[in-house]
Amino acid sequence: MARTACSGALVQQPDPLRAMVSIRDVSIAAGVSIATVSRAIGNPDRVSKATREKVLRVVDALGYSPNLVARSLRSQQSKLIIVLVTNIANPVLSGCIRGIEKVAQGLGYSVLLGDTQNDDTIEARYLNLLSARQADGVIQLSYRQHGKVDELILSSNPDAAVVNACACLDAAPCPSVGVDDVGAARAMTEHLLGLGHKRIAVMTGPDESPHSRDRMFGYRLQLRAAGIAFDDALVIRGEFTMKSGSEAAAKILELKDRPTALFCFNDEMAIGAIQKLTGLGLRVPQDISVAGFDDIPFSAYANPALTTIYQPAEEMGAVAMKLLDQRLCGETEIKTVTLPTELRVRQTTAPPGTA
Amino acid sequence: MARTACSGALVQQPDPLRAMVSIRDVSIAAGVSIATVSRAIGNPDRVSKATREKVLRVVDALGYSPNLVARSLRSQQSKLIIVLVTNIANPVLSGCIRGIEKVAQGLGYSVLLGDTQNDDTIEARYLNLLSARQADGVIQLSYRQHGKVDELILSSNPDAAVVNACACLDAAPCPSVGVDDVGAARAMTEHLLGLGHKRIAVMTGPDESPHSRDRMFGYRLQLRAAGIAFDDALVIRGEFTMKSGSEAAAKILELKDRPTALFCFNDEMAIGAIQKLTGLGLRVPQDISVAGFDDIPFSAYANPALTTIYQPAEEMGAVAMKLLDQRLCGETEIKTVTLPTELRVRQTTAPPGTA
DNA sequence: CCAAAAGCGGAAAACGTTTACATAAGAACC
DNA sequence: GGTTCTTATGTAAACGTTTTCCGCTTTTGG
Repeated sequence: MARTACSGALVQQPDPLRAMVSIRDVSIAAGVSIATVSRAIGNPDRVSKATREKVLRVVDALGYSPNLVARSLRSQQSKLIIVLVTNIANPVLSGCIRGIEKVAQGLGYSVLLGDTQNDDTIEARYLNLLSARQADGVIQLSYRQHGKVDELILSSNPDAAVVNACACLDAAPCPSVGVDDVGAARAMTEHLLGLGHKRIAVMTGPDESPHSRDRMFGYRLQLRAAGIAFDDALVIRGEFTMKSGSEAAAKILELKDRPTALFCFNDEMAIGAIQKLTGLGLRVPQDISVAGFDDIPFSAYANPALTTIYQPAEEMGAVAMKLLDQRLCGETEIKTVTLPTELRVRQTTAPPGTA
Repeated sequence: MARTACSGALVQQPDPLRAMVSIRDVSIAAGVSIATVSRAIGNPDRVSKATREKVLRVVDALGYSPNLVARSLRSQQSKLIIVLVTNIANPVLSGCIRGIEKVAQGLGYSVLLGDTQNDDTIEARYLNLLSARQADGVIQLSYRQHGKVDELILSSNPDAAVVNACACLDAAPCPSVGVDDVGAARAMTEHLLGLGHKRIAVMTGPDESPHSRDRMFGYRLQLRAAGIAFDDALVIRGEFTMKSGSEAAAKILELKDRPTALFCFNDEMAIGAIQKLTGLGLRVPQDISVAGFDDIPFSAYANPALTTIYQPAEEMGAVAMKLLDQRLCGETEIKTVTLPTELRVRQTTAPPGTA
């Protein structure tokens, strides 16, 4: 198991001079009781103006700041919330986090960010903080494997405060916020069809990913609406990474009747694919159109600039945090919020045969 | 100040059925004292085998997990460390974080990630967790404005456990880890000079950034070593973002004697610059070479692939965490670790006049 | 001017652990 | 067979808050 810190030796904290100044020190210095100090800080209107000012002056002079651990223990809430992420570097997720932080701040929470790297052990370690009361709630931002953690938490503790963001909407047994993957994929497919493409390949993510599944569903739905038969050969499997996008794109050239467009289920894969296709001598979009999903910041600066679907990542995080706060305040209704996406047409898509 | 959670109403946590099972419940169920339960869990060799097993069985049966808040309060350490980041989305920083997490896990710490967004208020809020004993230490990953926070913490509490990573090496009043920005910049400049470039423009970051300053220093040093005079007109100011890189690059064309190479002090700016230069009709690298710094994952997939300096981000984080742990265990020596960088020549640099 | 209410502040009981100290029972020693 | 050393456990005191009772003033209303 976890190695003991500092080379296995059990070292006692020296903690020299400067002991922490406690509420007791303040109370003595101010000549009032501990309770009064506590009230002066936390319930200002429960003490007289004179006392309050006297206490606050001493607080300032002594540089006192309340021990939050003790406060947590007593008041049974830590004002800490955990955000579980599979990958911090994912731009959609980091946008989401930013939204969470903003709202959290206003509500007086601090956020504990856990990068799980899709590792169950790490995940469990963070969840343990929840049941150990070191955190009040969890926002689950798992991009793939959604639902696993939620279930894990909820099965062991049905009262746990969990909110799911960036996840598919149906499976969540808890409040959640997300986008309409199906609709967005339809919009993109419609865009490509509208340009005149008939053979549109798709690059999916892992099969377990609900995003992958929903976007695929939207693609097929729109294809059908246009009266075009779905062709299984046009489905390429990726991993939501640039590397996998690059590798998978090579398969495009092996297809007998080469598709004129490629719809990648995220931007990273699209970028990888474009690199490979360009390297193989195809021009984008003249020889083949490529579209992405997410609109990560880089996509606008790619060469050529990527046509994609924008997701309101930051807002998603903000809503998630609000839902969690409501949950923490006793709200029991399980709300589901869906935010709108936006098709952003840039330079990687064009009518077929523009050469 | 911070709005009270849940629309200002002070709602009491309902916390219905299923009260948390405490150590007392376990002790009763196991027929031993609280102390024994505590020991069975924390100091297994202080109790007899029989009792230990009996206790652990009950722990399992009751699903008990120790309240970490109480433990923190008593033992004066939270096993939580805070990582302060100016921007989660920065690939170098997120790599660093990954390294931190890996080491932290092995040492039994959880990491609390704070995205400060360069906002002093947010920064202060996280630092408050430190002085409020809700966290044991801080790793400061500030990419720009380095040193500010360190000083802030240390001035109010000289004993605070702070480690600085990704920062310049000289200014830190605390243990730190980083790379040799000067040497790396020299290496890149040498590479460009070696290709035959005489007029090499640089795109810097903000003046306050120590990285910016050090890389500039390395550039000038190597220039002088090659007997080339430094030309102030070739210095373009950026903001370490793609947007600023794109905007600043336009100035290149306004220079009378156009430089044949552009050394950007990070990859994002290089990518922005390339987009702009290409858009303006210049070919990279035939008409102008462009180099970056950092080697973010995208750089290898850019079109053309970016020549840059690789930084061992993950290792940097790992070392930082180790330093912090040592500090937490009483080590007082202020160590400074410098990790090696690596020049990665790809497609955006070539001899001048290759056209 | 008196009863009731309101305002203010103190004492002390939690919150759930860890751990120093005490106790008791064997084991080991001469 | 007493003394001393271990070993195993229990008792109770922290850790630093918040908050529930109270009691003491002061105001208010009649």
